[in-house]
Parts: sequence; structure tokens; C-alpha cells
Amino acid sequence: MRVTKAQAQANRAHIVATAAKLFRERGYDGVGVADLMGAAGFTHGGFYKHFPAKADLMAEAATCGFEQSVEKTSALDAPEFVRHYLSREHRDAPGDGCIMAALCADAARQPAQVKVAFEAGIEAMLARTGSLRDTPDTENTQAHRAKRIALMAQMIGAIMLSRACPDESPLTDEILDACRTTLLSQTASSEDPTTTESNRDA
Amino acid sequence: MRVTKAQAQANRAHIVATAAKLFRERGYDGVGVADLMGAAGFTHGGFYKHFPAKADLMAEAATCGFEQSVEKTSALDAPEFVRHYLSREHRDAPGDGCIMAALCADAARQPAQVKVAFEAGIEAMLARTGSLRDTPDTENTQAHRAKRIALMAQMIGAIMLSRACPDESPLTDEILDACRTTLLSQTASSEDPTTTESNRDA
DNA sequence: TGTACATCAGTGAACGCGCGTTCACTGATGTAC
DNA sequence: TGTACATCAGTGAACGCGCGTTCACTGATGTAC
Repeated sequence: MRVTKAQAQANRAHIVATAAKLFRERGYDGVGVADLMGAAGFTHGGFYKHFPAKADLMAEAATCGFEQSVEKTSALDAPEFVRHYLSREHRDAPGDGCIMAALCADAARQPAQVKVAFEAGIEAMLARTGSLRDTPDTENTQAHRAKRIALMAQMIGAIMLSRACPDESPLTDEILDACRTTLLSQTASSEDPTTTESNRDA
Repeated sequence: MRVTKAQAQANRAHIVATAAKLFRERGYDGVGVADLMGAAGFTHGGFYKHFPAKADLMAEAATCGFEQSVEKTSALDAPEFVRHYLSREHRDAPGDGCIMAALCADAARQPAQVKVAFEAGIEAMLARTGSLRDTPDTENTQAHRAKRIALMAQMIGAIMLSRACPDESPLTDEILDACRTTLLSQTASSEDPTTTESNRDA
């Protein structure tokens, strides 16, 4: 049953991408190796032809997840980014959403290789928020870096809090709305006031 | 080996408190029933004399964790709260820290009873941040509730991001410092400018 | 280009282990008289 | 207050199960001649 070198490489990438999604949906402990390989269309035994251990896949899947996020974000300006991030769609689809909002608590309890991947990914996301569409070059300074960190922390915290509430709880939407309104009024105060406050959709 | 009714009640409370700490340190999946009962000074078999299942303890431990947080916070004013929450001490001691920062990602994947406990706890914490020491009554309005939600989200996100970085990474401190500085300059802009910016200790 | 052999991606049974939960048992506590 | 019996908190062995990982095996791919 040997397979082309190119095919093997593609299969490996497919396993990583599948893991990146499943881990975000169910957490690192919520996805077994057999689960994962089945979802990717293989049997579990082959796993160790690609990865020394599950923890190594966690680290690679994290890197993959950050790359996806950076890519998805690349065409947005700052208010679009906030609205997209703090949408109900994002909250309800962790598997396709931000890896930080889904897994950073899990990552904190994982071995070094996973945390190193998170550190690099967080740096990449910070760089990305510093170069969103229409961002003036003056914002790419050390002083504004602190503000971007605070922005990211708030959005991640909002999604996580929102997800921790029962689906039918009014709090779950209120948290997203409150943070979106707060952030947009801060952002837009220096430019276009029409895009703030009243915008409560996705 | 039967035990006084009062003693049994005390033992039960001790198990819940032990769980509240261990869950925050290692996550719900990181603490087994035998682990937990051992840490509380019992053997595992007795667990089911107190709780129908592990998930029920998770919910009770969550309620207990929120109560602890509300209590600890009761004597602080707003800047003290921010400084305390975003300290290195808090980041490095999740077992004694905020349950939201430690477990809200885990809670999002747990059964309804756990998420209901989180919802109630989040409400309680929101009420608490609305009545910190020296808070003017004017802040206890619907409009300020949104700001308090945004504040909480940011602080929770900051601790989680910080914990996801490797211990020796410069990012882990930078995240706390950036969020503390940003929040204190917002808070203090309307009162005392001397307590802002330069304060980089716990 | 054709043949012979080594490689190795993927298979599926098997491993030891720890998990949540159950159960028969113990013996001090609580209760009924 | 004293006695007889029921209750039940806590014990520790046992349950089935799914976990991460290992291994002998397969057979198409890659390579050496």
C-alpha cells in the first residue's frame, strides 16, 4: 500500500489541517489519534509514520491554525476585523475560527513545543493587526503595539466568555455586542462615526 | 466507618474546594476522580456518595470558584482590581486565580449544568465590578455595564494569552503590561493621572 | 528501457494504562423503642 | 438513659472502555543495475 512521495506529503498536510479544525472544536484532549485519523480518511496506525507523538501534531496544527487566521484577515480593515471576529458566526463555529479563542487555555497546559508555536502565532497575529487594510503607517509603532495587544485580548476574551454561556442565555449575545460596540466606538472616534454603535449584526 | 452528618457535609465542601483549585490548575480533563479524592484525603469510591457524576462536581466547583473570586475582589477599587488581576502572580497561580481565565474554554465544551454555573458566575462578577470600592453610583447603569463586560473580557483574554506563551518568552510579560497600561490610562483619565502608565509591578 | 530488490506509507490487531463508574463490604452514627 | 437495629460515609477491588503507542504485515513506489 505504499504511496507516492507527493501523495504522502499531501496526506500529511491533510491530517494537520483536519487536526487544526477538530482540536479547535473539541480541545486537545477531546480528539483522539484514532478519531482524527478516521476523520482524515485513514486508519490510526499510520499516524506515527508522520509524527513522533500527538504533542508534535498539536504544535504543527497550531502553526497551521495561525496561518489560516492571518490569511483570512488579510483583506480586512480594522472595523471589519472587529465585526467579523465578534460575530455570532465566529462564536458558533470554533472549528473554522480563531485558534487563540479556541485553544489558548488548552495550550497553556501543553508541553513546550505547543506553547512555542502559540508564541510565534501570537506574534504573527500582532503583526497582522498592525497592517490591516487602510491602517496608517503611524500606527505601526511600539506605542500602538500595546493597544493592538489589548484589542486582541479583549476580542479573544469576549468570544471565550460568550462560548462559556449556555446557548439560550441572553448573556452570550450581550457579551459580543458590548465588546463590539465598545471597540468600534474607540476605533471610529478618530475617523468615521457612522460605522459605530448601532451596528449589532455580524 | 460512618461519619457525623456535620463531618460528611464538611468533607463534601472540602472535596468541592479541592476540585475548584485542581480544575483551575489542570483543566477538567486533567483531574481524575481518583486524583481529586486522593488530594482531598479520601479514596475514590466515596465520590459517588456525594455527587451523581463528575460533571455535577464540575458545576459545583465552578460556583465555588466564582464565589471565591467575588469575595477576594470585594475590598478593591477599580485600579487595584486591574493591577491585581493582570499581575504575574495571578498568571503564575491559576489554582488560586480567576476561574474564568482558567476554565472558560473548558466550560464551553462541557454539559449544560456547567455552562449554567458559568453564566450565573459571570453575572455575579459583572455585578461585583459594578460595585468595587469607590465606584460612583452613576457607573451602575446599563451603559456602563457594556464597558464592564469589555473590561472583564480584556483582562481574561490577557491572562489566557499570557499563559499560552512559554515561560521564558518576553511576550508573556508584555501582554500583561500592555493591557494593564491601556486599562489604567482609560480608568484614570477621569480621575488620578499619577496612578497610570509607569506602574509596571504586580 | 527492463528487471530485481529495498523502502516505507498505510493497515489493523495488540499493548499497558488510566479513566469514570459500580459494588459488596465495614463500622460508627442516627433512630426507634 | 439504655438497648437493638437501620442507615450510610467511606473503602478498595473490579467493570468496561478509550486512550496513546507499538508492531508485524502488505504491496505499490523508488532505486540500483
